[in-house]
Amino acid sequence: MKGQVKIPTDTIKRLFRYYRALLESRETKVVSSEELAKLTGSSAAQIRKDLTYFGEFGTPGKGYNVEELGHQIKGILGIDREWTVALVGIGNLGRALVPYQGLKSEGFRITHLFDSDPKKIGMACAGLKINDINDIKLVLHNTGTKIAILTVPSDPAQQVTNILIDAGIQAILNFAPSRISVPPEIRVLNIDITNELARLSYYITKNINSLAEETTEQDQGTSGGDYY
Amino acid sequence: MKGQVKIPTDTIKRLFRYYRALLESRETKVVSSEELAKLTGSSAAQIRKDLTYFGEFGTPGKGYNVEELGHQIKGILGIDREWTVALVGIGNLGRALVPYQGLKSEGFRITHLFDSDPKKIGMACAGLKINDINDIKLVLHNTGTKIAILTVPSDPAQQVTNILIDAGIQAILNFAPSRISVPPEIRVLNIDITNELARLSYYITKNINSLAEETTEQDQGTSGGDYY
DNA sequence: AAGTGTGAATGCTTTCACAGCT
DNA sequence: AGCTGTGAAAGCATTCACACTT
Repeated sequence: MKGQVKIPTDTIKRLFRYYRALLESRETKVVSSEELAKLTGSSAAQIRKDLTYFGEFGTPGKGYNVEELGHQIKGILGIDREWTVALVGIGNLGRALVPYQGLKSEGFRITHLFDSDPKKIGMACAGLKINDINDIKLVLHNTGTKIAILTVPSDPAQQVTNILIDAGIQAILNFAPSRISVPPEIRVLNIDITNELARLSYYITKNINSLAEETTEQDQGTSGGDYY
Repeated sequence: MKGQVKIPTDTIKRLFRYYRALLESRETKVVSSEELAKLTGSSAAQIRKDLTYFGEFGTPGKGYNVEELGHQIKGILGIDREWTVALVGIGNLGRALVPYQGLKSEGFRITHLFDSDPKKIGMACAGLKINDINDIKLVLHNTGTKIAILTVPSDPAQQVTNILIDAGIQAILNFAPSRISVPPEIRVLNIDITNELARLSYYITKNINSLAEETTEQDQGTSGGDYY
């Protein structure tokens, strides 16, 4: 049926941006690809192409029904349901994510906390009990939790990953600045803050150097978190 | 001199990963592109190609000198110096980043905190005073701070961005889940946690659907944070 | 008229494969 | 013999431009 043509990774990244723009456009009934382009920073052609990977959602001469397209994208991304999320590693960053509203509002609810530090295990964070990482299989049993956010230090990241996979986790959002290896059916996306700062450093540095030579064009590329 | 050929965005993203792998390989003197490939998940050809955008760092028949290549990449990325970083928006996430060691160890030092909440202004966070965002021009004056991390909510993100630019900030790492528009000489990278979770949701959902049809291949693409 | 859907063309990026250096 | 550096080829993604629909 659908899955014949290969869908570009970047299309998926943009889909959620389109969705956000649609939420902002809810006071109007219909949007054109041109209008969506302005709101999202993509091109109109890009948006139409991206959408046709999944179906025909527009009306020629009119545009896209805001409500309907939003509904469709939710379905495509699988965010038309609530996902429970396990958060592993209750350090500074982990604690900051627990109460993060941006996740809840799109249906990602952090429901289980894990750590390996005996001092933390048993304590509560934002109303949730911190469990022993070694009990994860037991705790997640029958909860249907498939997504984990990994906010542990680099060193134990791989070992913890193995435990997660054993517990049935299928997708990991990894904040640790190290590669974790997983079997091919497990999805990993990495958020590497230091890497992003290094890229900013590069671009600033390059600008300084190139100003001395000539005016180098700024590239306005788009890309996103990485699979390993 | 250098800036003739267009350098792929993804090359820059990988550069920092190579650098990390080199740090891990410091007990050995020389690495081949093949070995680096294994450590970073890229291909050997990719690594060689990426590096030749910037020079010839290897010795045919031998490989790359670990120490030397690490030094070169630091220079390319501009991380052979210390960057001072302004952190704007001292909420949960902001507070979590202040003490983050991963930044400090690569030379990114958060030196100035800003918020707009009168209750927070004047207080301290991890030993740093929280300043009024409206004083930013004054506070950053002559500090040479060019990078800002933006951890404010969506609504004020654009307005705060304008203030940052006025204060001379040249690069922004934006955690707010909204597009911020900036003049072309300003660099923005976005980290959008909810978007990443949505992508994980998509891949899990797709796997479930495609298992019913046929075994769809897993794509192992690589990409990273986005410019808008 | 206005705006979608889409093959074809263009433009990038990655991979291949091998000449050439050590 | 081993491994880099690199043109050429292959593989992807984006943009164009227009037929077609409302």
